[in-house]
Amino acid sequence: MSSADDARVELMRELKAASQLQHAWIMQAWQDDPGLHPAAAMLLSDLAKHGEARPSELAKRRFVDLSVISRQISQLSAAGMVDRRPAPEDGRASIISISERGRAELGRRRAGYLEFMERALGDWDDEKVLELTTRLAEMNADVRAALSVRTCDV
Amino acid sequence: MSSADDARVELMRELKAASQLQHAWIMQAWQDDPGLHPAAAMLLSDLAKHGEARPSELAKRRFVDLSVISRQISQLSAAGMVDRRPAPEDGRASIISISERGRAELGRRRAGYLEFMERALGDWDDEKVLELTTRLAEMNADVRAALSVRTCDV
DNA sequence: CGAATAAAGTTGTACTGTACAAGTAGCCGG
DNA sequence: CCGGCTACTTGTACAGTACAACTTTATTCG
Repeated sequence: MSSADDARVELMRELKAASQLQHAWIMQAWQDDPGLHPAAAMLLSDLAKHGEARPSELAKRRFVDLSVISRQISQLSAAGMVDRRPAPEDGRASIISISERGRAELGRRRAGYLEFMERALGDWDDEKVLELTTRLAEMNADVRAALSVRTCDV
Repeated sequence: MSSADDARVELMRELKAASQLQHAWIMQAWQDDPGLHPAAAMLLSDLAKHGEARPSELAKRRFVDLSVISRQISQLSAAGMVDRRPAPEDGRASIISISERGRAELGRRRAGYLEFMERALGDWDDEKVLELTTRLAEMNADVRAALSVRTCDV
């Protein structure tokens, strides 16, 4: 195996580690402040960033099964974090949007997240954060493309 | 929220996306070629990289509960991928090492992984891969440090 | 030395996050 | 207005993980 290959194996390893770590601190934060499951909170964050949408659109946006979105919406709706209104022109669907309460909750959680990041990455300048984020986004886009190709033609 | 904060929220989002994507293609690859659970394969990879160790050491290395390692070892052992020998000086523990068969299997899986990476990140030069890997590793180290602090003193 | 305590590992249980499959309700083309 | 398609919901399964109870072996201390 070439050293270039090694680098790619290392990349996978670090990605795995990053997932685990993220999971660990999300879970820890959640136990300190329960009331909304982490994955549902991510959906809320998506709604805040990209705006209202129908469940099936949300599923595509987040790259998960529609059933996952359906349950997350149930939970968020029960907690009053999102509003659902019937989709005009389609009685099967509804349109989901973040509620005021959801926005407030999201702000609160985000503050907790940023506080942790401040502690963890305190000495990273904004440049560095941005660079890593950009590279990751790029990688995600490329991986997504490769996965789609695979499901379609192989 | 400042734009610097935005960057950090974005980072979290991309990390989450990366985990999901990684999970998606690992699962896909696993269904094409079953026989060893992905997490167990990661343990095998760890054993290949860092060498033999006791279960409790492996748990620390991989930042997971000992019970997780215990079950993964059971599986790997049943599949003949690892050897366990009693730890000298401690009858409670055993020492786990990768077997020849495990090494072969790992090579096979790694080849599959690299093939996928080639397709997904084909136009990334080694520099770019290395840079992302390094940054991620750095972040992981910092996050780990922050998590430890938290569990100890907060 | 022997009893109490600690540590290493195993096994039982629970829970998140996810996917797939089956079911239900609304839409649409003939 | 009926057969098939689509959007969603609900049931079920499984990976991956953590925590807690238990077993066996070490260690420490009276």
